[in-house]
Formats: sequence, structure tokens, C-alpha cells
Amino acid sequence: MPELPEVETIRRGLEPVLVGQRIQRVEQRRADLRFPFPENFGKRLTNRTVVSLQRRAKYMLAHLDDGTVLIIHLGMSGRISIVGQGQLGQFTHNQGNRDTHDHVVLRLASGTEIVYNDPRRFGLMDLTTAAALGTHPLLASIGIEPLGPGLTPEYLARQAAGRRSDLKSFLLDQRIIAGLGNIYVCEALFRTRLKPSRAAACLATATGKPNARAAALIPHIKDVLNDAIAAGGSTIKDYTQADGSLGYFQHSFHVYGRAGEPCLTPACRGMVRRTVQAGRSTFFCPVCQR
DNA sequence: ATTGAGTCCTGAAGGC
DNA sequence: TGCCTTCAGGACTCAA
Repeated sequence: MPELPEVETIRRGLEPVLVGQRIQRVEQRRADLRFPFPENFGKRLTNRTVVSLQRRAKYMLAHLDDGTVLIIHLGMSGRISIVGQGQLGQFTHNQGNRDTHDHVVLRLASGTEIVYNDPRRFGLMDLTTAAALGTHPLLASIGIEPLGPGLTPEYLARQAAGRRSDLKSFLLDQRIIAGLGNIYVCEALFRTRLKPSRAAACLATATGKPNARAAALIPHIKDVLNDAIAAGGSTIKDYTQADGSLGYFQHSFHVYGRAGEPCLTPACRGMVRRTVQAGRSTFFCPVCQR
């Protein structure tokens, strides 16, 4: 389920358990995920201490004490569990009891295990260094953070001007905004009352300047992401998951997954519709999104 | 340079 | 119960 808010929620849940800890043992249970693991993957992590855990787009970046950076992407189905002593001190489930899709287990000096599980294996892990992070092939050409200061009406308009793609594909393009996924693009466009099939160029004037649509879209993108992070954060805080899984919280979406159901805009009589754009499901209200 | 289609992989859900 | 099809929160690679 991971989009940016899920990754950020997982990062926040993992941070207090992982940062400052020495990785005592690495259990790598297969040779590849989406890509092969780098050479000596386990060896390079073993006995290293995690100094910080950051997020860039949908990537988690664990900085280690020797300058190594562990890059983790969860793909479509990646999940991370904290097994052992949870944040409230209770043991959550038996260690050593591995699932078929538990691909990597990091055993920490504290005795806690960080378990990476990914049935579809669209996720990945790689190693680089802090110095080389900016030129890493996966990170070098991705766009701005949607929650960062770079997302401005001017930026959106500059990127959108002259494009022939539709709004939905434009916002999903990680080279423009890095971290928006299918759900939150649908939700942000709903909040902005913009039809996903509209041309991306509708965010700019003829001279490439931002217009009212670009200005309106930005706070909706930020709000929908921040709302989801806030919802996830409370779940982590309460630590309600019996198995220690992170990022399983429920969201209430306005359009995503609601095809055939009534639009939630007050007084709107529309029905949420599902279409396909760029091979991905799009959900929108044809009445109030124009 | 952009854009769209195909691709990786497993599991859940729904139809018959 | 079982077999089949469709769909899934991502994003790389390649062809046009």
C-alpha cells in the first residue's frame, strides 16, 4: 500500500526503534527483489550503526555510521514489521517464525528485528554512500518533494506548459513531483474539482505563467498528503497492530475505490466513475470535477 | 524530449 | 468447492 504518506508513517514508526542501533545480523532470504541485492549486502550492513532514517519521495534512506546509505523502496506490496519489543515494550509475535515473503530481516543489537516482507517483489534495496546519493540512478532524476518548498504554482506551470499529457499522468510522473501515487493524485484532483483527463497544460497560461488552477491544486496536494500522514501517525502512536506491522491504517477516501458510489461533495448528485489512464485506475466525479 | 505500452510478481476478489 | 479472469497502492525499459 505504500504511497508517500505510508512511507513517511513507516519511517516515523521505525525511527525510534532503528536510529542509534547497531545492526547485529542480516538475514537475506533470497538473491533479489525487483533487482538483485548489491554485492556483500549483508556483510556491508552488519555491525554498522544507523545514524538517521530519512525519506525521499517513496524511498527510505538509512544512513549508517560509515557513510553507507541503505535505500529501501516498498514497491506495491512491500511491508515492514517491527518484531520483538514493540514501542510499548510488549513482544508482538514470535521471532524466527518467517513468512514465505519475509525477504530481509535486520536483527538489531536491542534484540528487535526489522522484517521486510514483499509478496510481489516490486520493492528494492540498494546500497550507496551519502556522498553518491545525489547521483544514484534511482534518485538522480526524480522531481521535487510535494511537501517541500519547491512545489509552487510557478513550478507547476513551468512544468505543465506545452505538455500534451493529461493532468493525472502529469501528477503521477515522478520526474516532476516525486512521491505522488495513484490514490493521492485522484484525491487531490477531486479536492481541486479538476477532471483527471484534462490537459496538464491547463495549469499554465499561454505564456507559461501559473493560473488559478495551479494555485488551487497545490494546497490540496499538500493537505491530502498531510491528512493521510496525520491519520497514520496516530495508528503508529497507539501501536494497535498486533503483529507490529507499520502502515496498515485505514483511510477514508473521497473517490478512490468508490466507483458507482455517490459523490461526497455536499449537494452534488454525481456518481463516482472509474476510468483508466496510463494503465492505472482513475476515480473521479464527472459532475463536480471539471 | 515526451509519451504510452509492456513488463516484473503474487494474492485477493468476484463470476460462473 | 474450484477454476477462471481481473485487478492491485510502482516504476523501469523500450519503441514510436
